[in-house]
Amino acid sequence: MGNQVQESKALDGGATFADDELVRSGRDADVTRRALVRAARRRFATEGYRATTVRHIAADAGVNVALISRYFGSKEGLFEACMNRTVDELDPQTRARASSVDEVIARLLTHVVEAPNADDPLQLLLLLRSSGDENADAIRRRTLERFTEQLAAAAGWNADVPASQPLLLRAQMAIALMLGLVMLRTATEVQPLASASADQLTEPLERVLRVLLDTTEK
Amino acid sequence: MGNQVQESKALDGGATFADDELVRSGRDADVTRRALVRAARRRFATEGYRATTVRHIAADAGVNVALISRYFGSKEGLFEACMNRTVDELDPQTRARASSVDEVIARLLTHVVEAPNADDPLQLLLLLRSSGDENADAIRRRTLERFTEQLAAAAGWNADVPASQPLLLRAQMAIALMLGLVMLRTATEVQPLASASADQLTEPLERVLRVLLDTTEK
DNA sequence: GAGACAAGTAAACGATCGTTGACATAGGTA
DNA sequence: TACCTATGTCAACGATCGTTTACTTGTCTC
Repeated sequence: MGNQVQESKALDGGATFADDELVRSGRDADVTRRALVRAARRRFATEGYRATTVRHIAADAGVNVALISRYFGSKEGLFEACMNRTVDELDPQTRARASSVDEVIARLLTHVVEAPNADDPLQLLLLLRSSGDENADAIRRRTLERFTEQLAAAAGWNADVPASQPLLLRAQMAIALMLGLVMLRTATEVQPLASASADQLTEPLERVLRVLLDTTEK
Repeated sequence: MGNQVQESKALDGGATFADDELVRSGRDADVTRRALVRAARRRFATEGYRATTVRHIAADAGVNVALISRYFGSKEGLFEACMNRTVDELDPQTRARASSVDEVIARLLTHVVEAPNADDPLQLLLLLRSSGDENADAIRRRTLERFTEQLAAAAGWNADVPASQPLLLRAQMAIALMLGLVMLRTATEVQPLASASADQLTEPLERVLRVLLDTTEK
């Protein structure tokens, strides 16, 4: 057989992310742009960069495919916009100087395990899923490194050296732990981790993260 | 612009996995099959299922594309063969009983950071990447849960309760850390983690893993 | 209300994907 | 030697991808 499935049929295949809120009532380019980024982030996070098609994204957002090229230049540009928005939302929380390592850790845990917003963990997945696309991966890599520096800076608030390489490494280990955790919980859905409550996770995670990030601890 | 890049040119784009060893001298279907699985595993692990093309795999293995359909039915069939082989190779090592937590940790570190065989970490990536295929993901999930139980049993060798759920959770956190680490090091290639030496990683990782797995420690 | 410009759509293009059927060739068998 | 089957190659097919061009439609200003 060939690649089958008519192009028209392909769009209703799989769960169609109906973009409930953020209805585009009138003609507003900004609203449309946000709707596209919103739809794209969910697709990219859950299905990966290469597997998501611009036609799916446009259908989720309820607009024509051509608008992606018009507003973001290309699929790659839309992906970069998604990453930038994720960083922007992650930034104020990591940038805000913490008064203690405990506060940094608490902030991380809030994002990953408590997850007040259901889309929060998906944003992290966006940082982990490699695409196979060379430029998209470069964007991802650069974003992760920026995130690392901010986390290390926040953790080393009381360290004498501002950003030693061992600290950067430990910060990235913390990130690796959190990313792997989200991956196993939401994508692979391995048990009992996937259905574990936040209470069960916070205590051991706190201890581990303190070992990695606390520069004062022996 | 369009999708650019001539089809003939595309094949030498990116790092071409020259399949050094396992040269197919004569005409041997078994040897060819193994060469294909070998090349496919590296591509699938580093670039993901969707981003890997059968033409790349065939080029890596040094054979014609048509043989993939002939020997494995389809790209999906080849992926399933890769998974089966990975499970077969991972099983005996996790099944072997460890005598102490330190030994378990040492074993984990050997697999992930020291990596005597360059393909070892890539096998782990195969367990993490979702394919979109329902059956493949089920196999993946079941394998991870089995791996968790064996790791928890090995870690709790001196604990009074054999396999408490908190221990299972901590074991899966350890797995999450290792998988995230391999992901960031080999797929995303984020710095400085990707180019860090084994020496730089073992010390902090040992401490973290002991916190997670050592049931005697306070 | 008429025009103008932005916002959105429809249809198509070229490229690449996975797959296939017809053909070539090596190596063992009669 | 002549043949025959397993093994491998080649060229093409249909589908789908991201992108672009030409067009339509809404909305605001004068």
